[in-house]
Amino acid sequence: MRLSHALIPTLKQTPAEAQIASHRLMLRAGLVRQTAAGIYAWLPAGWRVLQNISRIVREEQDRAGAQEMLMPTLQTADLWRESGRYDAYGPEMLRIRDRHERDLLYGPTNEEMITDLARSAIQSYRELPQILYHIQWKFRDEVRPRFGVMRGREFLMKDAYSFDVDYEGALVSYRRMMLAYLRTFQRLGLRAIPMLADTGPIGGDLSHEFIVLAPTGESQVFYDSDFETFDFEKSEFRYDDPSDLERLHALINGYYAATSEKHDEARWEQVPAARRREGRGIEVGQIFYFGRKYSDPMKFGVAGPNGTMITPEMGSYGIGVSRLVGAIIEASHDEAGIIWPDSVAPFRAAILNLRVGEATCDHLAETLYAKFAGAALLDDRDERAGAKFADADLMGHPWQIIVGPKSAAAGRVELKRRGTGERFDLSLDDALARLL
RNA sequence: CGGGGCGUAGCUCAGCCUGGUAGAGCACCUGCUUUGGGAGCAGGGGGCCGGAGGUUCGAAUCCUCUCGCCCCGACCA
Repeated sequence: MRLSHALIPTLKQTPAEAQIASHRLMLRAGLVRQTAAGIYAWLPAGWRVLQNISRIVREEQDRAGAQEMLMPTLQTADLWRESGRYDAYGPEMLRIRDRHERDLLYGPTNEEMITDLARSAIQSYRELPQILYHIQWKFRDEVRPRFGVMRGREFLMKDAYSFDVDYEGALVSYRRMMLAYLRTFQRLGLRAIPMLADTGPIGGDLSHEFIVLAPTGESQVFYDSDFETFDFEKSEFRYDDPSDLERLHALINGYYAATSEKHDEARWEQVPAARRREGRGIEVGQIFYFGRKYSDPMKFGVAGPNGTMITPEMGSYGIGVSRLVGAIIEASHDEAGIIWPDSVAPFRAAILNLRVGEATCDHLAETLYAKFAGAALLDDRDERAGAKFADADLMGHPWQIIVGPKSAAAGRVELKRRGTGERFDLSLDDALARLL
């Protein structure tokens, strides 16, 4: 993308409404614009980030054996009356009436709909287990939206739902998602710690929430510092081995980690003092086992092996995809701007042509740009060097490739690593070899 | 939902108390100079002062109503 023709409206000054770092930086870096309270438009660079996160989430869900699908944003009220949640959910649910006076709602979550789909399509225990997911916009009419996309009313969520014939199976599904989540957050460059959680309005008795550590987080958290050392991406845990998954679950539950609501002072005291960590955190995902909470009232039964009906055991598993954008920035920024992890950055590199119009610089910058095939942002604006450096730092590209008149004459460029500030003076070929 | 605050140019804000030709900085456009950390000079464009009523000869300014947004608290992917 060429910055001279891209809609990436960076701001020098911070808009008055933004209080926390991620919100300020998302607006200043031109990722989003607010269109109403808690509702945001994703501009080109922000949309690329959202897609990168979605891609990683999708890859890990698929690896765990979940199947992607897509459910509608609008749902009929009747479905929710069946589960009893139409009245229970309260004013957070956006209720809509169509021209025929039928009650609809903009989905805040999809347990009812997926259960309805499952009961009409699944007839036999042989078709289980199933894990289905989609990445879809949700709406929850929060009383007080704030913190930009971290606490918006409309948000993008990955929600998965599992169906199993019995509790043992449901536990396996639950643990599969646990492993998928640990891997996903790690790939996103985050340290997300699973903590035992309340099950809330969704119900059930087995739940973990995944908390990213950040000073501006909404929850107070306590955890064992050993969580900081686990590497789940390279771990030997296998999805298709229930005993591996059981070991993982035991490992996670074996170390102390809790939000203030679930904090247990007695257990906390048993953690060696040197390993006790306290801080603030942002919830970026939660997994639930809730048994037959929906399959029962919605009469979802499948034929069992001996011909009698079985009511499937269910779980649901959410990741706040759009919230993650804010959470990642909260966890990774400095005075100058965002520091994107490589995996989610809107552009792998920014090519800063410091002297647009000068033949050697232009040629070098264009040559580099072509090699990246769309993965790089070319700053070809007629701006001074300082403005380009400032914007590149603000936007947080993992790498800056600086094409200046001095080095360009010698066919060399300067590479700057945003996260560390390291600089490398390299030939064009060496620079490309390093980044591609 | 309780409490507080703010709506004036794309952004940050002044002007309002004490009514009288709508402002500044940044951004934008033109030109010249400049060119490795948000340049300088000159010229220029851009506003139904959130909206509706009212008071007044006259309203950004005073009054009433309304809409929107933000912050603190109680609640949440």
